[in-house]
Amino acid sequence: MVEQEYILKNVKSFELKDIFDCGQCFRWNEEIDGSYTGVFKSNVINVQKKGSDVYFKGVCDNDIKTEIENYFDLNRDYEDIKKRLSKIDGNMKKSINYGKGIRILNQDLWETIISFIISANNNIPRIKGIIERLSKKYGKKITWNGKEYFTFPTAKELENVTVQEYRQLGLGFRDVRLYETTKMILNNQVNLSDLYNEPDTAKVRNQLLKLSGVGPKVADCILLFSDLKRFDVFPIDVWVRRVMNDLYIKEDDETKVSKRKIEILAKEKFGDLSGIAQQYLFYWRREITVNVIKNKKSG
DNA sequence: CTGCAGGGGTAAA
DNA sequence: TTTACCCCTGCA
Repeated sequence: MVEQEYILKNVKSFELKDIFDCGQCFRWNEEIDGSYTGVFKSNVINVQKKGSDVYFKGVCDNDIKTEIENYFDLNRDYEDIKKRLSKIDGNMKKSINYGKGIRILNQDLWETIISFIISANNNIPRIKGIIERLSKKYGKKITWNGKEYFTFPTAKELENVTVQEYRQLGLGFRDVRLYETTKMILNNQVNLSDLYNEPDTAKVRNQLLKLSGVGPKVADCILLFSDLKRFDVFPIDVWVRRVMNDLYIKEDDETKVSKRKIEILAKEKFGDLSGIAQQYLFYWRREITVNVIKNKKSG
């Protein structure tokens, strides 16, 4: 594997923090210089932004340009998407202005399924830790710049892993779900490659729901964040429920707002762009809260 | 120091 | 519709 480089000049809608902290991925980490390094497929890539140019370098099996264009969704016009969403209302405008550099990555389907099963009733630092340990133990090692990185293990690589071994990695009650889902995918009870050919998102969603540990929220995250790339979904977690209630529903107790109500509202407001609208809203609402807490601590 | 709530939900009752 | 679930962290 040879180190490769790729430079993107004059990019719009591309901010590292927005892309990597908006909650869609778990394997990118910030370096001291503000760049980010991550692993996807068998690539280890460092991304740095200088002005309006983005520098990618790292090790790739294939041509780095092809890999980057696909993974970072470079062929989609986010300026146009933002323009369309901004017209909806002031809330969308505000959240887009906050997360204007978001892009929805095209992540490997299998990896996205497993990652979001792990995410259930869990927090981000712990999710990231589990995924790193899983990759280190069962993935393939790639050395770059004197550091070791590990690919996300394939289904085949997890074939003989026991529930107990998962438990030792800190998966908690998710151990059985990972075990069962891996089996189901290896047995073709759910055929992943068929999902790409099914245009009806609802049908793909039903297939995903058959997997152990995949409920409505996780299914929607998989549809949106994997290379299935369906934007007509609206994953509802605590933050999305909160922001939708704050902005539109205004119920006293947000926990009492039904999912159904939020789904209908999202569909009529955002339609085919629901998924990306959800990302801007989620990121905005979550970041302002996290920043408030940070500021309290630092005085 | 101990106790407890809560975190990007799901599955079982 | 309600409840328990593993594990970790933050806070009373």
